[in-house]
Amino acid sequence: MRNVAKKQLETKVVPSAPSRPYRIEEQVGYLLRRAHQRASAIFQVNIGDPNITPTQYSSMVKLNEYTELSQNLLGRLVGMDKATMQGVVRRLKDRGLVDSRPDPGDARRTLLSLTTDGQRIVNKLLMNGPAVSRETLKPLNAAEQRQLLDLLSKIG
Amino acid sequence: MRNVAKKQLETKVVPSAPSRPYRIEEQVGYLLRRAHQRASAIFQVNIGDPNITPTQYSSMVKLNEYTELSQNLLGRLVGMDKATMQGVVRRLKDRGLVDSRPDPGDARRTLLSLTTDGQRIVNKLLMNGPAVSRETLKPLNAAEQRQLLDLLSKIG
DNA sequence: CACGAATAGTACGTATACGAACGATGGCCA
DNA sequence: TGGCCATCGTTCGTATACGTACTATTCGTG
Repeated sequence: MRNVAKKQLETKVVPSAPSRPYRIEEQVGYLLRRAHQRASAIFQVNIGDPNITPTQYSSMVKLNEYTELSQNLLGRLVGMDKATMQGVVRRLKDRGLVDSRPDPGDARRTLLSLTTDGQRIVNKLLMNGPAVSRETLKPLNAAEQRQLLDLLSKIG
Repeated sequence: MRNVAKKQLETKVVPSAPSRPYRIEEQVGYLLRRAHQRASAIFQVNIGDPNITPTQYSSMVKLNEYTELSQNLLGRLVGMDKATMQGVVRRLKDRGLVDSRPDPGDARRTLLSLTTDGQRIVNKLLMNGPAVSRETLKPLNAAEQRQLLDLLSKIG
Protein backbone atom coordinates (compact mmCIF):
# COMPACT_ATOMS: atom_id res chain seq x y z
CA MET A 1 0.00 0.00 0.00
CA ARG A 2 2.85 2.32 0.64
CA ASN A 3 5.39 1.51 -2.06
CA VAL A 4 6.12 3.85 -4.91
CA ALA A 5 4.92 1.60 -7.68
CA LYS A 6 1.48 1.36 -6.17
CA LYS A 7 1.36 5.09 -5.75
CA GLN A 8 2.11 5.59 -9.40
CA LEU A 9 -0.56 3.14 -10.29
CA GLU A 10 -3.07 5.06 -8.25
CA THR A 11 -1.97 8.24 -9.97
CA LYS A 12 -2.79 6.59 -13.23
CA VAL A 13 -6.23 5.64 -12.05
CA VAL A 14 -7.08 9.23 -11.13
CA PRO A 15 -5.28 11.28 -13.74
CA SER A 16 -7.55 14.31 -13.65
CA ALA A 17 -6.38 17.49 -11.91
CA PRO A 18 -7.25 17.92 -8.21
CA SER A 19 -9.92 20.37 -9.35
CA ARG A 20 -9.80 23.15 -6.79
CA PRO A 21 -13.11 24.46 -5.47
CA TYR A 22 -14.71 26.92 -7.86
CA ARG A 23 -14.46 30.37 -6.34
CA ILE A 24 -15.90 33.21 -8.33
CA GLU A 25 -13.24 35.59 -6.95
CA GLU A 26 -10.52 33.48 -8.57
CA GLN A 27 -12.01 33.38 -12.05
CA VAL A 28 -10.27 35.42 -14.69
CA GLY A 29 -13.42 37.17 -15.90
CA TYR A 30 -14.29 38.34 -12.42
CA LEU A 31 -10.74 39.55 -11.77
CA LEU A 32 -10.69 41.39 -15.08
CA ARG A 33 -13.93 43.16 -14.25
CA ARG A 34 -12.63 44.29 -10.86
CA ALA A 35 -9.26 45.34 -12.21
CA HIS A 36 -10.91 47.29 -14.99
CA GLN A 37 -13.15 49.07 -12.49
CA ARG A 38 -10.14 50.09 -10.44
CA ALA A 39 -8.22 51.23 -13.51
CA SER A 40 -11.15 53.39 -14.63
CA ALA A 41 -11.43 54.98 -11.21
CA ILE A 42 -7.72 55.79 -11.17
CA PHE A 43 -8.01 57.23 -14.67
CA GLN A 44 -10.87 59.48 -13.71
CA VAL A 45 -8.95 60.91 -10.74
CA ASN A 46 -5.56 61.29 -12.39
CA ILE A 47 -6.07 62.15 -16.03
CA GLY A 48 -6.62 65.82 -15.24
CA ASP A 49 -10.07 66.36 -16.72
CA PRO A 50 -13.09 64.83 -14.98
CA ASN A 51 -15.19 65.13 -18.13
CA ILE A 52 -13.01 62.85 -20.26
CA THR A 53 -13.59 59.11 -20.00
CA PRO A 54 -11.06 56.39 -20.81
CA THR A 55 -12.73 55.55 -24.12
CA GLN A 56 -12.97 59.19 -25.11
CA TYR A 57 -9.30 59.55 -24.28
CA SER A 58 -8.35 56.50 -26.37
CA SER A 59 -10.29 57.87 -29.30
CA MET A 60 -8.71 61.29 -29.07
CA VAL A 61 -5.21 59.84 -28.77
CA LYS A 62 -5.75 57.79 -31.91
CA LEU A 63 -7.16 60.76 -33.81
CA ASN A 64 -4.15 62.74 -32.68
CA GLU A 65 -1.88 60.10 -34.20
CA TYR A 66 -3.70 59.68 -37.50
CA THR A 67 -5.08 63.18 -38.10
CA GLU A 68 -8.16 61.83 -39.88
CA LEU A 69 -9.97 58.49 -39.61
CA SER A 70 -13.33 57.07 -40.56
CA GLN A 71 -15.60 56.35 -37.61
CA ASN A 72 -15.51 52.63 -38.27
CA LEU A 73 -11.73 52.44 -38.56
CA LEU A 74 -11.31 54.45 -35.40
CA GLY A 75 -13.61 52.00 -33.68
CA ARG A 76 -11.51 49.06 -34.82
CA LEU A 77 -8.32 50.79 -33.68
CA VAL A 78 -9.61 51.42 -30.17
CA GLY A 79 -11.71 48.28 -29.81
CA MET A 80 -15.26 49.58 -29.84
CA ASP A 81 -18.11 48.32 -31.96
CA LYS A 82 -19.81 50.82 -34.20
CA ALA A 83 -22.79 51.40 -31.93
CA THR A 84 -20.54 52.31 -29.01
CA MET A 85 -18.30 54.39 -31.25
CA GLN A 86 -21.33 56.33 -32.42
CA GLY A 87 -22.10 57.50 -28.90
CA VAL A 88 -18.50 58.34 -28.07
CA VAL A 89 -18.10 60.40 -31.24
CA ARG A 90 -21.41 62.17 -30.77
CA ARG A 91 -20.44 63.31 -27.29
CA LEU A 92 -17.02 64.48 -28.43
CA LYS A 93 -18.59 66.37 -31.31
CA ASP A 94 -21.20 67.93 -29.02
CA ARG A 95 -18.35 69.29 -26.90
CA GLY A 96 -16.48 70.63 -29.89
CA LEU A 97 -13.48 68.34 -29.50
CA VAL A 98 -14.02 66.41 -32.72
CA ASP A 99 -15.05 67.45 -36.22
CA SER A 100 -16.49 65.33 -38.99
CA ARG A 101 -16.90 65.59 -42.74
CA PRO A 102 -18.15 63.18 -45.36
CA ASP A 103 -15.45 61.13 -47.04
CA PRO A 104 -15.22 62.59 -50.58
CA GLY A 105 -14.19 59.20 -51.94
CA ASP A 106 -16.83 57.07 -50.21
CA ALA A 107 -20.21 58.49 -49.32
CA ARG A 108 -20.77 55.79 -46.70
CA ARG A 109 -17.93 57.03 -44.55
CA THR A 110 -17.59 59.92 -42.13
CA LEU A 111 -14.08 61.24 -41.60
CA LEU A 112 -13.26 62.35 -38.06
CA SER A 113 -10.55 64.67 -36.80
CA LEU A 114 -9.69 66.60 -33.67
CA THR A 115 -10.61 70.28 -33.50
CA THR A 116 -7.99 72.76 -32.29
CA ASP A 117 -9.63 72.51 -28.88
CA GLY A 118 -9.49 68.73 -29.05
CA GLN A 119 -5.79 68.81 -29.93
CA ARG A 120 -5.03 71.17 -27.09
CA ILE A 121 -6.88 69.00 -24.58
CA VAL A 122 -5.50 65.66 -25.68
CA ASN A 123 -1.97 67.00 -25.58
CA LYS A 124 -2.56 68.18 -22.03
CA LEU A 125 -4.02 64.79 -21.02
CA LEU A 126 -1.19 62.90 -22.68
CA MET A 127 1.17 64.41 -20.12
CA ASN A 128 -0.82 62.65 -17.39
CA GLY A 129 -1.19 59.36 -19.23
CA PRO A 130 1.98 57.76 -17.90
CA ALA A 131 1.07 58.73 -14.33
CA VAL A 132 -2.31 57.02 -14.70
CA SER A 133 -0.66 53.78 -15.81
CA ARG A 134 1.99 54.10 -13.11
CA GLU A 135 -0.62 54.51 -10.41
CA THR A 136 -2.67 51.58 -11.70
CA LEU A 137 0.38 49.32 -11.68
CA LYS A 138 1.66 50.58 -8.34
CA PRO A 139 0.88 47.36 -6.37
CA LEU A 140 3.31 45.48 -8.63
CA ASN A 141 7.09 45.62 -8.88
CA ALA A 142 8.77 46.37 -12.19
CA ALA A 143 9.05 42.76 -13.32
CA GLU A 144 5.43 42.05 -12.42
CA GLN A 145 4.30 45.15 -14.28
CA ARG A 146 5.99 43.95 -17.45
CA GLN A 147 4.54 40.48 -16.98
CA LEU A 148 1.03 41.75 -16.55
CA LEU A 149 1.18 43.90 -19.67
CA ASP A 150 2.60 40.96 -21.59
CA LEU A 151 -0.04 38.52 -20.39
CA LEU A 152 -2.88 40.96 -21.01
CA SER A 153 -1.62 41.52 -24.54
CA LYS A 154 -1.76 37.79 -25.13
CA ILE A 155 -5.34 37.29 -23.97
CA GLY A 156 -6.64 40.56 -25.46
CA MET B 1 33.33 62.88 -29.91
CA ARG B 2 33.53 59.14 -30.30
CA ASN B 3 35.38 57.94 -27.19
CA VAL B 4 33.74 56.03 -24.41
CA ALA B 5 34.33 58.54 -21.66
CA LYS B 6 32.44 61.19 -23.52
CA LYS B 7 29.61 58.79 -24.11
CA GLN B 8 29.34 58.03 -20.40
CA LEU B 9 29.37 61.69 -19.64
CA GLU B 10 26.48 62.21 -21.96
CA THR B 11 24.65 59.34 -20.28
CA LYS B 12 25.10 61.08 -16.98
CA VAL B 13 23.60 64.23 -18.32
CA VAL B 14 20.41 62.41 -19.26
CA PRO B 15 19.92 60.01 -16.36
CA SER B 16 16.17 59.60 -16.65
CA ALA B 17 14.73 56.37 -18.01
CA PRO B 18 14.65 55.97 -21.80
CA SER B 19 10.92 56.71 -21.59
CA ARG B 20 9.41 54.58 -24.32
CA PRO B 21 6.96 56.25 -26.67
CA TYR B 22 3.48 56.41 -25.14
CA ARG B 23 1.29 53.94 -26.99
CA ILE B 24 -2.29 53.68 -25.86
CA GLU B 25 -2.35 49.98 -26.78
CA GLU B 26 0.37 49.30 -24.21
CA GLN B 27 -1.33 51.03 -21.29
CA VAL B 28 -2.71 48.81 -18.59
CA GLY B 29 -6.15 50.44 -18.54
CA TYR B 30 -6.58 49.95 -22.25
CA LEU B 31 -5.44 46.33 -22.07
CA LEU B 32 -7.79 45.66 -19.17
CA ARG B 33 -10.73 47.06 -21.09
CA ARG B 34 -9.99 44.90 -24.11
CA ALA B 35 -9.35 41.78 -22.06
CA HIS B 36 -12.56 42.32 -20.14
CA GLN B 37 -14.50 42.69 -23.37
CA ARG B 38 -13.11 39.42 -24.66
CA ALA B 39 -13.80 37.63 -21.37
CA SER B 40 -17.41 38.85 -21.41
CA ALA B 41 -17.89 37.65 -24.97
CA ILE B 42 -16.51 34.21 -24.10
CA PHE B 43 -18.77 34.08 -21.05
CA GLN B 44 -21.83 34.87 -23.07
CA VAL B 45 -21.11 32.10 -25.57
CA ASN B 46 -20.01 29.41 -23.14
CA ILE B 47 -21.97 29.81 -19.92
CA GLY B 48 -24.96 27.98 -21.36
CA ASP B 49 -27.69 30.61 -20.96
CA PRO B 50 -27.61 33.67 -23.21
CA ASN B 51 -29.86 35.61 -20.85
CA ILE B 52 -27.47 35.52 -17.90
CA THR B 53 -24.74 38.15 -17.77
CA PRO B 54 -21.43 37.87 -15.92
CA THR B 55 -22.57 40.14 -13.08
CA GLN B 56 -25.88 38.33 -12.73
CA TYR B 57 -23.94 35.08 -12.59
CA SER B 58 -21.59 36.40 -9.91
CA SER B 59 -24.53 37.57 -7.84
CA MET B 60 -26.32 34.25 -8.12
CA VAL B 61 -23.19 32.29 -7.26
CA LYS B 62 -22.73 34.35 -4.12
CA LEU B 63 -26.37 33.99 -3.12
CA ASN B 64 -25.99 30.27 -3.65
CA GLU B 65 -23.07 30.25 -1.21
CA TYR B 66 -24.63 32.40 1.49
CA THR B 67 -28.32 31.50 1.18
CA GLU B 68 -29.40 34.99 2.22
CA LEU B 69 -27.68 38.35 1.95
CA SER B 70 -28.64 42.00 2.15
CA GLN B 71 -28.48 43.82 -1.17
CA ASN B 72 -25.67 46.04 0.01
CA LEU B 73 -23.55 43.19 1.34
CA LEU B 74 -24.04 41.24 -1.84
CA GLY B 75 -22.87 44.28 -3.75
CA ARG B 76 -19.72 44.49 -1.67
CA LEU B 77 -19.04 40.79 -2.13
CA VAL B 78 -19.27 40.96 -5.91
CA GLY B 79 -17.82 44.44 -6.37
CA MET B 80 -20.78 46.49 -7.50
CA ASP B 81 -21.92 49.80 -6.08
CA LYS B 82 -25.43 49.96 -4.77
CA ALA B 83 -26.90 51.67 -7.81
CA THR B 84 -25.59 48.96 -10.12
CA MET B 85 -26.65 46.25 -7.67
CA GLN B 86 -30.15 47.67 -7.66
CA GLY B 87 -30.52 47.12 -11.37
CA VAL B 88 -29.02 43.65 -11.32
CA VAL B 89 -31.32 42.54 -8.49
CA ARG B 90 -34.39 44.06 -10.07
CA ARG B 91 -33.81 42.13 -13.29
CA LEU B 92 -33.17 38.87 -11.45
CA LYS B 93 -36.33 39.40 -9.40
CA ASP B 94 -38.35 40.23 -12.53
CA ARG B 95 -37.30 36.88 -13.95
CA GLY B 96 -38.18 35.00 -10.79
CA LEU B 97 -34.61 33.93 -10.02
CA VAL B 98 -34.26 35.94 -6.83
CA ASP B 99 -36.61 36.62 -3.94
CA SER B 100 -36.48 39.41 -1.38
CA ARG B 101 -37.92 40.09 2.03
CA PRO B 102 -37.43 42.87 4.55
CA ASP B 103 -34.78 42.17 7.17
CA PRO B 104 -36.77 41.61 10.39
CA GLY B 105 -33.87 42.95 12.43
CA ASP B 106 -33.16 46.09 10.39
CA ALA B 107 -35.91 47.83 8.46
CA ARG B 108 -33.39 49.51 6.18
CA ARG B 109 -32.22 46.23 4.72
CA THR B 110 -33.66 43.90 2.09
CA LEU B 111 -32.64 40.26 2.34
CA LEU B 112 -32.10 38.47 -0.96
CA SER B 113 -32.12 34.78 -1.75
CA LEU B 114 -32.33 32.51 -4.78
CA THR B 115 -35.69 31.05 -5.72
CA THR B 116 -35.91 27.33 -6.51
CA ASP B 117 -35.66 28.31 -10.15
CA GLY B 118 -32.63 30.46 -9.42
CA GLN B 119 -30.93 27.60 -7.59
CA ARG B 120 -31.60 25.20 -10.42
CA ILE B 121 -30.20 27.61 -12.99
CA VAL B 122 -27.10 28.65 -11.10
CA ASN B 123 -26.21 25.03 -10.43
CA LYS B 124 -26.48 24.31 -14.12
CA LEU B 125 -24.32 27.34 -15.00
CA LEU B 126 -21.73 26.44 -12.38
CA MET B 127 -20.95 23.32 -14.39
CA ASN B 128 -19.88 25.56 -17.28
CA GLY B 129 -17.98 28.07 -15.16
CA PRO B 130 -14.62 26.31 -15.34
CA ALA B 131 -14.91 25.96 -19.12
CA VAL B 132 -15.48 29.71 -19.44
CA SER B 133 -12.32 30.47 -17.48
CA ARG B 134 -10.40 27.80 -19.38
CA GLU B 135 -11.41 29.26 -22.71
CA THR B 136 -10.55 32.80 -21.62
CA LEU B 137 -7.09 31.72 -20.50
CA LYS B 138 -6.50 29.49 -23.50
CA PRO B 139 -3.83 31.73 -25.12
CA LEU B 140 -1.62 31.24 -22.03
CA ASN B 141 0.25 28.20 -20.80
CA ALA B 142 -0.32 26.87 -17.29
CA ALA B 143 2.38 28.96 -15.64
CA GLU B 144 1.22 32.12 -17.38
CA GLN B 145 -2.36 31.43 -16.35
CA ARG B 146 -1.37 31.25 -12.70
CA GLN B 147 0.75 34.40 -13.06
CA LEU B 148 -2.08 36.36 -14.61
CA LEU B 149 -4.55 35.41 -11.90
CA ASP B 150 -1.98 36.29 -9.28
CA LEU B 151 -1.15 39.68 -10.80
CA LEU B 152 -4.79 40.56 -11.33
CA SER B 153 -5.53 39.72 -7.70
CA LYS B 154 -2.81 42.14 -6.65
CA ILE B 155 -4.06 45.09 -8.66
CA GLY B 156 -7.77 44.41 -8.10
C1' DC C 1 -33.63 60.50 25.66
C1' DA C 2 -32.42 63.33 21.72
C1' DC C 3 -29.88 64.67 17.96
C1' DG C 4 -26.39 64.21 14.43
C1' DA C 5 -23.81 60.83 11.78
C1' DA C 6 -23.79 56.68 9.31
C1' DT C 7 -26.07 53.10 6.59
C1' DA C 8 -29.60 50.93 3.25
C1' DG C 9 -32.15 51.30 -0.55
C1' DT C 10 -34.26 54.09 -4.45
C1' DA C 11 -34.30 57.31 -8.37
C1' DC C 12 -32.19 60.04 -11.98
C1' DG C 13 -28.69 61.26 -15.28
C1' DT C 14 -24.68 60.03 -18.04
C1' DA C 15 -21.49 56.86 -20.28
C1' DT C 16 -19.73 52.44 -22.11
C1' DA C 17 -21.02 48.00 -24.49
C1' DC C 18 -23.26 45.34 -27.85
C1' DG C 19 -26.91 42.74 -30.56
C1' DA C 20 -30.28 43.54 -34.09
C1' DA C 21 -32.56 45.90 -37.64
C1' DC C 22 -32.39 49.47 -41.07
C1' DG C 23 -31.18 52.53 -45.21
C1' DA C 24 -27.58 54.17 -48.17
C1' DT C 25 -23.61 53.27 -50.67
C1' DG C 26 -19.81 50.68 -52.81
C1' DG C 27 -17.52 46.60 -54.80
C1' DC C 28 -17.62 42.53 -57.38
C1' DC C 29 -18.71 39.44 -60.83
C1' DA C 30 -21.58 36.82 -63.91
C1' DT D 1 -24.32 46.43 -67.09
C1' DG D 2 -27.23 44.59 -63.44
C1' DG D 3 -27.81 42.40 -59.34
C1' DC D 4 -26.05 40.60 -55.06
C1' DC D 5 -23.41 41.14 -51.09
C1' DA D 6 -20.44 43.64 -47.99
C1' DT D 7 -19.60 47.89 -45.59
C1' DC D 8 -20.77 52.27 -43.12
C1' DG D 9 -23.36 54.75 -40.13
C1' DT D 10 -27.72 55.28 -37.34
C1' DT D 11 -31.25 53.84 -34.16
C1' DC D 12 -33.40 51.03 -30.61
C1' DG D 13 -33.37 48.07 -26.68
C1' DT D 14 -30.97 46.05 -22.78
C1' DA D 15 -27.35 45.79 -19.33
C1' DT D 16 -23.36 47.28 -16.50
C1' DA D 17 -21.24 51.23 -13.92
C1' DC D 18 -21.21 55.11 -11.06
C1' DG D 19 -22.03 59.95 -9.15
C1' DT D 20 -25.51 62.50 -6.79
C1' DA D 21 -29.46 63.41 -4.31
C1' DC D 22 -33.16 61.76 -1.51
C1' DT D 23 -35.88 59.11 2.19
C1' DA D 24 -36.06 55.99 5.90
C1' DT D 25 -33.88 53.79 9.50
C1' DT D 26 -30.30 52.77 12.82
C1' DC D 27 -26.41 53.85 15.68
C1' DG D 28 -23.59 56.43 18.75
C1' DT D 29 -22.77 59.82 21.91
C1' DG D 30 -23.60 63.60 24.75
